[in-house]
Amino acid sequence: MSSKPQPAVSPPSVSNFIRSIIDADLASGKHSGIVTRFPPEPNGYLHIGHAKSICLNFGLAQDYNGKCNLRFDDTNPEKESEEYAQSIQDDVRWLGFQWHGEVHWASDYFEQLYRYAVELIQKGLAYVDDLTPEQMREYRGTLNQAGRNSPYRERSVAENLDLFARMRAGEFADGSRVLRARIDMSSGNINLRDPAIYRIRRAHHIRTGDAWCIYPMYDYTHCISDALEGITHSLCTLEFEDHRPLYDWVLDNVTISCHPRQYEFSRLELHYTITSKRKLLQLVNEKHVSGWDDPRMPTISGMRRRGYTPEGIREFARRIGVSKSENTVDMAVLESAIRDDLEARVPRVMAIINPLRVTITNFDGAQAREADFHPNHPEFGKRVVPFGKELFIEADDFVEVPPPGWKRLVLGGEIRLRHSYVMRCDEAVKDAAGGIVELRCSIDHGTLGKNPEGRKVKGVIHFLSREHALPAEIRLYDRLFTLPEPDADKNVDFCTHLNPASLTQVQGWVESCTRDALPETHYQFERLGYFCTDRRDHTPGTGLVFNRTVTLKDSWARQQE
RNA sequence: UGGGGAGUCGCCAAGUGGUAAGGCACUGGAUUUUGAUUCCAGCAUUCGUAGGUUCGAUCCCUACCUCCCCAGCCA
Repeated sequence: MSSKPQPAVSPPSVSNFIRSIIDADLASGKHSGIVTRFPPEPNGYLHIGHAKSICLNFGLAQDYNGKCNLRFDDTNPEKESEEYAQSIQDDVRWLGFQWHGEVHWASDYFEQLYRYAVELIQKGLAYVDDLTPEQMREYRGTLNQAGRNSPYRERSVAENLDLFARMRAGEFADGSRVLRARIDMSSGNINLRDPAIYRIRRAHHIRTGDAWCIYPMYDYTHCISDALEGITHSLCTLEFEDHRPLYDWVLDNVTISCHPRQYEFSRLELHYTITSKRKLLQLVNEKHVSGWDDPRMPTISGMRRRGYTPEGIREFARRIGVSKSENTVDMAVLESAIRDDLEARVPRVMAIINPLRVTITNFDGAQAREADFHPNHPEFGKRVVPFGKELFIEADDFVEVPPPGWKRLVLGGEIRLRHSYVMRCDEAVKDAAGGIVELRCSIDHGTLGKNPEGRKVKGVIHFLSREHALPAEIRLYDRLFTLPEPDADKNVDFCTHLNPASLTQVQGWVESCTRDALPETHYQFERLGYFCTDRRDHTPGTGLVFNRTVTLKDSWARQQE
């Protein structure tokens, strides 16, 4: 009797943490359907952490037949740009999601937000404060000490109304006054110590231009935007838990018919990389990377150029789940999700990254043989493997002194050339410096496409017929190298999961990724591009998914002619 | 020593009164023209700690410990 655990038939796209809340809301009749939203600020490109939020919000909407809005939280014009807003839309779509209706902007609500602020003032729940930022900080108190009321806290409604109108009219200098919610300066929750909800800032806004010189703050804007859009479940990250009372305070004190509920989940951290817009921006600004979409970046666009697929990223999001505990997910989970996706849908091709020339001493002419390149997925069909007197093999597949357990080529040893003959290495030709420049080998003519009795060899390596190999350009630092181009018709490439469609992009990634001595910052960035999934040895340095480590080495230059 | 959260296998993560799902990683073994893939098997007598309630507790109670977040006119 086997009682093996069976995998879930259709794994939920989000954890039960959020689902149970929704199920209860639906069951109790609180909601008849759900509406979520993905609310980025257009102040940078989306990264893997956002992918988690996107998959959560859009995934939930899909699973419950609800809706998910895309809303830009564009309340801080100084940091925002059209480029960012555009890239975010592109990335969300690329990930495979479509928001409901038009794109929403918090700035679309500026007028309503202003009127709600007036309402708060009229209710005596907001006031204009003249304190300087430094004074406000002093009055706010500390974590252990209650704050003190601002001397301007008792201004009359009429005066506040007048002042706020004049703030909007541009009568006051930037930063000279703010509108504050009048809550509780002694609250243990510092967010409730009369938070600023409007500041004066003469900055050009990407949507409203110069129409406004006062801008609402996040805490005040977000809840109202959610309510205006009829959001049922407003999901955000853990650091906003303290803000929830403020979220509710605003909606409770303003005349609005909808009161969405905010739920928090932990943000994603990944080993070996960073998910901080601030730091990613620094990498871009200081030109440590070629841009936000540099394939070493953990951005959606960077991963796209790296050959990652939307399906793989979504699978990753599904695997890591959603909870409230701090977590740092191992990069292996991401790589595994990508690999699993690629394995079943990407045709296999052969490529030699770091070529070592091989001359077959007992073979002349040319020959080609059909082979099934993807045994587990016959749907990819067969391809022709050319063979010739001169070959290229991966330099790393030959060593003079084999380490324990070595299965590949060694002087006097035999290996199987994948889809071709069993080959023996008879001689290693060296240059003056002692470097190996060529291997002289012989093949066993009786082993093409078969394993005669007792002729099974342990190692298998890939190769290219030099005559048939096509060069492709690849840039490493400032040097140009050639790489056999993946071309299904020509049969000249190989690596387990190379997606030919993304090779151009992959080249961009390989561009400056090596492990040479680099400044600390570079080293860190290089780890961003950490993606070579050899099972035994995670070696940064290549941009493709190999089943065996292949690194880019300067020695390659020698191989160039 | 204010307020808000979190602690289940190396990393994620279900379960929440009835005797610890799953994934990643790892370890064996089988198949294999790449050491991949695929397939089989193994991998928490234990759920931060200490008490208590209970026939029975990861789940309830009490105390304690550890970690994270908050003092932007950022989001």
